[in-house]
Amino acid sequence: MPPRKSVPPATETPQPTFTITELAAEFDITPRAIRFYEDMGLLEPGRKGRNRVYTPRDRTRLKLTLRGKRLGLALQEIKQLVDMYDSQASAAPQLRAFLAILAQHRGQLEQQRHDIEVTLAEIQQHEKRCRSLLAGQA
Amino acid sequence: MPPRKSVPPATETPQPTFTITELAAEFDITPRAIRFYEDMGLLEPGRKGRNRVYTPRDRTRLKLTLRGKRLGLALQEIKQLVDMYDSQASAAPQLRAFLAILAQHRGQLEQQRHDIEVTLAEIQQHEKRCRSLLAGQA
DNA sequence: ACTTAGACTGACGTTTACGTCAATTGAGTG
DNA sequence: CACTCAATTGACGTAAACGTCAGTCTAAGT
Repeated sequence: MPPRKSVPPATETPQPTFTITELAAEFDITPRAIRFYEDMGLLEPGRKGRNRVYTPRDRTRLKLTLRGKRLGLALQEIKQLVDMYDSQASAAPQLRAFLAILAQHRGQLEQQRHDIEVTLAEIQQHEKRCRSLLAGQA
Repeated sequence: MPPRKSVPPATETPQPTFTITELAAEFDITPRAIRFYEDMGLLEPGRKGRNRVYTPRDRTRLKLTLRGKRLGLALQEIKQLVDMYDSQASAAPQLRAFLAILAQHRGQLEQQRHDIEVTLAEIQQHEKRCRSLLAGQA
């Protein structure tokens, strides 16, 4: 066999794990919230005895969840998206369903992006006005 | 008198008014929601007898409210913004307070805009994958 | 062995943003 | 004037997303 070290058996990359308090600290949320997301089906941590053990995959799903929240999505909607993200579906009806959901979210996000542009423009107008008024008082 | 109809005395531009059901229909929400926004201090319609009468200003505030909602803002936050929009404050402390609020919202919106860009990019990746999988089955 | 200190499990409380229902009421209409 | 019909006003109900106990458990020090 040629000296190939670069690709280890691949069957055992030692995945790092996280505790609930670690993740809570990292993302500045409470353990309660994380457990709630689990109840909603967004996370499925393993168990070491009684305690939860989170994989990098869980961590990613949590990150995606929080991003979805910042966008104002409901946890159910977030679950739709996140579930698709790591699904390996290949059946045509499934794929079409995915495309429908994706299109729906894309439409919503594009609407939001537009709303944001408009609002940011308005905010900058107001900031300008406030600053010139302040300057006039000096 | 010369035949000038286009510019009436300007002191009395007959503001159009709206009923609650008209606005509800226009923005596809319920009258209940509109009354709720009033309770939250977002609208202050006049009254014709018992019934509410909405001015164009109310209509604008309602539109801004709904835009805020699409961005995931709470009604309280929306009120902060909308109140500034038609406030004519000129005192320095007020203006500084406005600037602080504006900066806070701007930061939040810029974060959201970034989240949206990233999410849209991901969605397009998934759409691409789904479509190529579907094409491979034909 | 005793005591903490965390994590866990219900279970109930809370806030936001309305929905829903019942009882009035005022404004038109035949 | 009786009747309808839409708008109003409480008042209570609800779903989402956690917060906040209270009581348990358990692995870790001392």
